Amino acid sequence: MTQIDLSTPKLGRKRDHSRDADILDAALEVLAETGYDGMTIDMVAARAKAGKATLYRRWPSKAELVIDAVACMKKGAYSLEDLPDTGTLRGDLVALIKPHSIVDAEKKMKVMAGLISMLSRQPDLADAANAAIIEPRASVNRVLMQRAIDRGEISPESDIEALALISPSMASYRTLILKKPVDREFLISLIDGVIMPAVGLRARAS
Amino acid sequence: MTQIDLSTPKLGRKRDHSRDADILDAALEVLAETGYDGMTIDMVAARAKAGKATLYRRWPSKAELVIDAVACMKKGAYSLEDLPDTGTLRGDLVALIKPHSIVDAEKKMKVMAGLISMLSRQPDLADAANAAIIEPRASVNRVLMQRAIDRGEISPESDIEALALISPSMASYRTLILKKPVDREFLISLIDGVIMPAVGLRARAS
DNA sequence: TATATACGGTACTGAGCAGTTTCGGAACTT
DNA sequence: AAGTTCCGAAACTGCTCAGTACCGTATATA
Repeated sequence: MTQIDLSTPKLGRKRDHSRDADILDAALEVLAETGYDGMTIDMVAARAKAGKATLYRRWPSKAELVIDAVACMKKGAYSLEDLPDTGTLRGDLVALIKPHSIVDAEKKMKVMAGLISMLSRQPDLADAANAAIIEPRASVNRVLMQRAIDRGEISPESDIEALALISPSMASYRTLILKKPVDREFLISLIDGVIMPAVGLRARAS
Repeated sequence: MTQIDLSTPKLGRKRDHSRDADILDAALEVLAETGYDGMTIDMVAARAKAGKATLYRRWPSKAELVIDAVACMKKGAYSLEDLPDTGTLRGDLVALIKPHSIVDAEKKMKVMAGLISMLSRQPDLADAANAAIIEPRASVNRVLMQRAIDRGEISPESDIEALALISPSMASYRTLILKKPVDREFLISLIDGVIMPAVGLRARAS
């Protein structure tokens, strides 16, 4: 998005943009492991098996590289089309809990942890992080709950906006601050102990 | 807690420990404004109108100073004795929302934001931060909900443990990631849109 | 083939900062 | 008063790191 591209590269060797993804992935890894301030350009270059100069040929600064890396995380999120549709809200919510999605969410949360300190200094990064990490999950919850309203399973008065944010925010709190794992058990207890009661359903309603 | 104090200071000028609080407060301010990595000892010393050497005479390192500063935040928290007792759960929860407590919580959250990146490197800091910032509020919620169960207002099956964490975690999510204010309106909507429905009460109850 | 550009690698520059030292003065003990 | 320790201020040391410059090599155009 914020790549360097100042005019007329006609002659000579062309930039190998297929490496961009490797570099951005390496940046995300280092970001998750050390945080923004602990992350160095040399670490990222080494991880991507690239030269430091190569990174600076493509991004003007460390900050821009990180912003691009975070924005790129957005890909691979849930597509709103192929969501589970089990017929019940609880069934849908539980169906979202898959080993793959747990690991993916954990990775994203570690990236988020590394970004927090930057968010107040770079407001656009806050937007990018929210759009890439939190919003996709909240959005899925909103859709599933709206479906439940449409089919008459839960009250249309339910505060979808607030309820959709519960699992992302509880998960981020648990990862960022408590440093405890967000596992299947925790997510189920959230569904049965908070979400289901809040929409007026009992847990056993499959 | 981790202060320097190696033996036998008998003669000469005595260390003025009344300044400790000023220095720790200054550290918290800088921490909230710039985050751990952006914070420098010189900033803290200047803010506290103290010499840098004075800080190093009292704490062995920047990390120890911060740990002490965070631990000191714990004071000033709610005492579990003088909690509101309005007779209804909603009344109690709403009574907790006072201008003072909002400002106080906001300040603490900004400190937390500055600490996040450190928490994985310093596990004891994670405990201190949780004990000083999150736990006091969660603890209050637990007590109020337990009272509601005891007086038969809500079901004893309510998942107090999870519900007590909702407002702290939603507030931290909102501050740390969304960068939106945690104001009275938001807290009320949390009570009426999530907590009350989840314990089986309607919002208008008191 | 000649020219131009990207590549990985390494060395360099300049700034910022944790932590130390030094100093003149102030405060306490005897 | 003499001796001791603390104080704030400022200079200093050593290291890390963002960003730049340069190298020999690889790959593209003409």
